Amino acid sequence: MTDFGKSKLNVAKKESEFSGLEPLVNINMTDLVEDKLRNYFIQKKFKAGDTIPKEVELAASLNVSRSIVREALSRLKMLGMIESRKRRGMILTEPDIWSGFTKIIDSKLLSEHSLKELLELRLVIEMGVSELLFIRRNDADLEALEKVVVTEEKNAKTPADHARYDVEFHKILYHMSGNETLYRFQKMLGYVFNYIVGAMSTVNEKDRAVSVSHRDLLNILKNGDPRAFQEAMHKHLEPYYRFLL
Amino acid sequence: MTDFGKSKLNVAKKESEFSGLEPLVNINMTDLVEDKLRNYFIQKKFKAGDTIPKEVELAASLNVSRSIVREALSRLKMLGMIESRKRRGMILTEPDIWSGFTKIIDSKLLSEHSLKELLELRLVIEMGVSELLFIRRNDADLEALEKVVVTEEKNAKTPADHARYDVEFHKILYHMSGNETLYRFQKMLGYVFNYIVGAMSTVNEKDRAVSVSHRDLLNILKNGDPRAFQEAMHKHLEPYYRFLL
DNA sequence: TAAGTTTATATGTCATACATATATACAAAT
DNA sequence: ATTTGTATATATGTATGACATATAAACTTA
Repeated sequence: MTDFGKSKLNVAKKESEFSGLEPLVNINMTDLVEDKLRNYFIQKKFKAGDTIPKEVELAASLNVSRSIVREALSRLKMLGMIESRKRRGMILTEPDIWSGFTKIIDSKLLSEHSLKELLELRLVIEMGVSELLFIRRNDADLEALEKVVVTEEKNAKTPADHARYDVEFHKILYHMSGNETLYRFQKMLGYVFNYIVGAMSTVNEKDRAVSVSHRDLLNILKNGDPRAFQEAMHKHLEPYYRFLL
Repeated sequence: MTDFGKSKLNVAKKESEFSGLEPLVNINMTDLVEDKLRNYFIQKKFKAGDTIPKEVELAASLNVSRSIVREALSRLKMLGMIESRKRRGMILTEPDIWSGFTKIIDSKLLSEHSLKELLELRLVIEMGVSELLFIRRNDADLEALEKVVVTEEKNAKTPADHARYDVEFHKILYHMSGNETLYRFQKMLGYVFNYIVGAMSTVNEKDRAVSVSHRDLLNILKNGDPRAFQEAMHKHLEPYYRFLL
């Protein structure tokens, strides 16, 4: 059975380690204060728009310097949980769900293993979105898809061309799902996708052949049902499944 | 067509706004430096384990005070992109993909709309994971599922009981997918799930009736195929779909 | 070779001062 | 009476200097 017990990775750890003897985490004030602040906001049932105490008050309450408080607040500002205006003070705001995620993906610090897991996640979503697509399909998006398919059939020649139209096609799919969170997720994973496509280009042509075209998918989307679409999508994505497994 | 163009929300904006006259973003040094640092690491092709210049050097290069650099670095430390040791300096580390995400979910600052989108995302994943499950199913996990099902059939009486076993069942499913990223994602969305369950408890009993049991799902997982599983899972999740749409 | 000691150094924390923007109040002008 | 200009108080933004603290590295001792 795969063990997912501890997920906190300690990169700087020594090679040889004694089981049950984890190194002490290097604790610092900023981490503590960040935690305390977040818990404080939750406990006080603050919601977006509420003002929070000013820096000097927080520092006094927590008995730390203003620098520490500012470092902790700065983190929450990055997550979009806080906005601050001079003289006015600070207010809580609805955070941007993917803010940190984007930066992490873009950092190019993720291991190959993590990237593969993200690609799997993308495949999972591509298969699972079918239900929403049939619930929310509409003429405007179907026409946009039609346009992409026609253009691709007419103009695409090189594999790179097809890759570009593929991105475009799937982008519209996510849009059709009517879920902005999903839509942005797909957009972000573009980098992961490109990485994999790059890795796959070493695989020979035959293994990359796609048995189900965008035209096929579109037809099912117009006249079929969720299960048929998933069956087709699975075949459409088969090269990626084969690459991963 | 749904417009997802701009997603940067400005909570504190005035009611009446003139089109084409967006308020100036309140720029500050910390944001700039955070950006510069991230781009610097990318441009230099640094990877996990590499050491980065020390604080005073960065401050000198960027021509800002050490405070600013420290605030920016503190943010990257929160994302897990950087670890620092006294005297040794700082090194880049592989960030924790979901670090920021967890804090945002826990903050309870998300709007109802965002929570609904996250629940949709969860439904999408629950449907899409089917493929991976049939690829990675194994005796250990199947037995664990069996155990949950048997225990539920024997002991569960109240709706709250069933909810608990439901969480347990789906948790094992995600584990069986063999994808840690997915597994943690499910775990995190527990809060969103609870929120929805709470909201649903106002719906009358009949609408919450489930036509496909965990026993049914398990049987298909043992003897069926991905498409059959999805069909069953869709029915299993029908109360949630009905709640959302 | 191993254990103890010293030293240099980079991060962690604190205190203080000043810059900057702006909400508020008030005065002047139309 | 409503707008426009001016002054002031205030909370955040930035800079600087000082010291605490842990620890890698060098050195000494046993």
